[in-house]
Amino acid sequence: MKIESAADTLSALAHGGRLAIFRLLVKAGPAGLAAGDIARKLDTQPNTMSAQLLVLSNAGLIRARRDGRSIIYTADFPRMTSLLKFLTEDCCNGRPEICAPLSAAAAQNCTPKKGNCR
Amino acid sequence: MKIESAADTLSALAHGGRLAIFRLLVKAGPAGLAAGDIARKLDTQPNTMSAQLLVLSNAGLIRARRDGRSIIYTADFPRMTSLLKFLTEDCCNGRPEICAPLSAAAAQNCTPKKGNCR
DNA sequence: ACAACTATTCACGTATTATTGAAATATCCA
DNA sequence: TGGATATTTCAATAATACGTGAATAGTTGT
Repeated sequence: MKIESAADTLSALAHGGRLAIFRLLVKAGPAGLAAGDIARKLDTQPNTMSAQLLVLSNAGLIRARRDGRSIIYTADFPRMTSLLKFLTEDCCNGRPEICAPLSAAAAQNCTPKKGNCR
Repeated sequence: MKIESAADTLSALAHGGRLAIFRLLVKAGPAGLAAGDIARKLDTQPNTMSAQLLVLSNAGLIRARRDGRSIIYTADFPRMTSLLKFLTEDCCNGRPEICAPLSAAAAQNCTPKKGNCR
């Protein structure tokens, strides 16, 4: 990932409301959530929500698909992975202090050993 | 880390120039770099640089100390670690697909096994 | 004290972003 | 077709962010 692309992606997440949306969609997984559901859960007006979803969508962090009258949004996992890789590689290239503890935490959270990853 | 704090920190990094500054400081390590050196390396005017450094500083991502007439900036590693932890824990709580590959990459980059981390 | 150097602060114009009411589009069902 | 539902688009406003010239503050050496 290029630095300007990373900055754009970070911009999309640099907003409390949008970060909350993204978090919700990550938890929802591939099934995703309808725009209206997200708006209700986060207590946001439909048009405001639509604008926020557009920003995340333009950044490539989420994807949209129509299902009947609803539009279902899902988190784009590879995009998030590549952002995190950019940030961690950035760090590790210079100093390991930043991502060494992260690596440990990630390993603990993400390895399928203990079954804490669905 | 709280979500609003994470959004603020992401805001500071959501800017090509500031992301470049932070990257430079990470690579510089604890020795840090003087404001003027950063400005020259990134071809930015001193007052613009000062404003960008202030944003990063307010976000807690960098620290300043005076050394003679220069002001030396250093990356705040723990702050970056906690941001990355927020992002990855966020992801892992729901789905491991995002940070599983990250975890592997981080482990490869950061473990002192191969000596590729100074 | 003075001049040179380093960096910040201030004030200002411009540009971008965020939110909202109102209107428009798309879908479903009767 | 017509009405209800779900979401987006448009237009306008308010708020925030960005970069810059000019002025200011701290430090060093003479």
